[in-house]
Amino acid sequence: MTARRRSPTDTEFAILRVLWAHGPSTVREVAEEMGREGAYTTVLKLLQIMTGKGLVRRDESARTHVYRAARSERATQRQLVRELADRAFGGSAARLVMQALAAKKASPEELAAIRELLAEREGKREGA
Amino acid sequence: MTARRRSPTDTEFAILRVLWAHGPSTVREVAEEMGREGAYTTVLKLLQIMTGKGLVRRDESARTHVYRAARSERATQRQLVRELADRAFGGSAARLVMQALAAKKASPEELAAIRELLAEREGKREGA
DNA sequence: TTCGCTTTACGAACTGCTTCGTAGACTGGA
DNA sequence: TCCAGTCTACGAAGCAGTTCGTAAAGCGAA
Repeated sequence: MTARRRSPTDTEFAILRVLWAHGPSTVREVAEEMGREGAYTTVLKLLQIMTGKGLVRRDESARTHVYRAARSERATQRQLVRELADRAFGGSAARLVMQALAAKKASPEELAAIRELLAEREGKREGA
Repeated sequence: MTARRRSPTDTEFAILRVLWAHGPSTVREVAEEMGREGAYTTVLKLLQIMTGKGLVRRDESARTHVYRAARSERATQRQLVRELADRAFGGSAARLVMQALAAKKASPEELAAIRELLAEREGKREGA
């Protein structure tokens, strides 16, 4: 019964972004941060479902529950990248990287950072 | 009325992969290639819906229709990369690239290819 | 023509996601 | 205590994606 890991949906992801940026939050805080104060119960329902899915954890010690993301932003990003690589690039992260470089412009600083990371990787691999 | 471009679903993507790999194909060919010969009408239905969405084009000149992908694999890959960058990396392809390099191993050849592309990019930017 | 096979077309059923209305519980203040 | 406000919980409704049963049309062989 390998409960297969589905990526968070768009809405779920929007909530996760709030939690990552603001840390543990109440339903009201999340709703306000999303600019959806009118949809309080919708956000609540989402958070309840996400709790069931293990996407967020809930602190119920106070009457007003406090939610936090179950996985770090970085870990989630990596999962998404891996999924995209598998789905659209035959599992090759390198091909994904090349398309990414072609698809969006990066600043010189960013390019330099990438190059540095790359050099580090190659160094490790072919380490004297 | 900016009909917003939703990414193809998983199943749609599986069909597109067949069409990209094999070129224009009939329903039967697609179904066989997917190893789902038993689900002929399902594949047919998917292709019909995808035709409606503009994901594939249909040649109806013969009784047995022939389908082909409406967009190239490359263009689709770029769209997906852009979406992921926007959704999970604040629009920064560079950050996506760095996570990709961290998330999956690349062969030395691939790393070299990336480095080459990178050098070319930087060269263009700071062209002597 | 008639039969059997293939193909397209259509619609019903099921699932998962999202939204929202409403009910019930708790809290603090008058 | 009683009331107003806040919170959680639950369920129904709507929609999109997926699967499949079945009907209808075309084609070729006997």
